[in-house]
Amino acid sequence: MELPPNVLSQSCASRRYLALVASKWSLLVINALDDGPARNSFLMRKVGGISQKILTQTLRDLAAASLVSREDHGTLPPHVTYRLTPLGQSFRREVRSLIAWVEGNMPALRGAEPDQH
Amino acid sequence: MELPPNVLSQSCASRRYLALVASKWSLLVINALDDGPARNSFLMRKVGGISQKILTQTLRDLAAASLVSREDHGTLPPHVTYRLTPLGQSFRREVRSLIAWVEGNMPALRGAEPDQH
DNA sequence: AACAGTACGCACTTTTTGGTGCCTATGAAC
DNA sequence: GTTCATAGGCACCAAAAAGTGCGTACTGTT
Repeated sequence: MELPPNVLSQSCASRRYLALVASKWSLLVINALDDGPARNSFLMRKVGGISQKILTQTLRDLAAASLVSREDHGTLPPHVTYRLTPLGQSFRREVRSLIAWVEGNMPALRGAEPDQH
Repeated sequence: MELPPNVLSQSCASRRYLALVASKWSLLVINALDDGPARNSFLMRKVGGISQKILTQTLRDLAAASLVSREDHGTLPPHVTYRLTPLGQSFRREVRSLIAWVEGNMPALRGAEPDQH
């Protein structure tokens, strides 16, 4: 008896994955990993405004969801690279599409500034 | 001299729109508006776990970005309906695709539970 | 020998987000 | 005539997310 996943249901696990996967920073990090494996410091420079802490946390969460893989070369000074897994590459297509939509619809979205709460 | 929008740049306005549009609640509300115009109380029931306050706020933000339109019939007791604008319907396609991806990849995402911070 | 770069972990503070209860004004049902 | 439903607004509080600064252990550069 398998219920189909349904994000509108509070108890469905898909809800948590959606939140993880569609968070602001996750989207940006996945987008930044487009061009292949990257190191922490490179991603820091590429994703404007992200902090070290958030970057690490985001990468860790994405790795836990099998969207990125972490390779620690075990050297000192540390050398660690991150790359999209095949699952991550599949998701990247969604991300690209979403971001392209936003970037492409800027004129339509503009004009009504989002409220500051 | 128009720079193309680039979400990876901290100062680009597209960043703010991405955050608005890809927030957890926005995605769910847009998804819930799939079937046409809906009233507040209907959306409350449909989107499991959303509070009155967040629903109102989300709808207000989406309306400010021209993704949904708010129609107040001005009667008492109040009767207000929300519907996707054409822009919102265009975006809904992205949302559907994203949600379908998450729901369809649950097995792959499962297994590594996202960390609780 | 002093210093920057590397990829974090940890503790602390600030900011943002979300939850709760109470209020409105009216008509309709009981 | 009391109660309910309607679509919120508003104030207050709790919880979650994010920012900041410090430390680490070593290497290569100056």
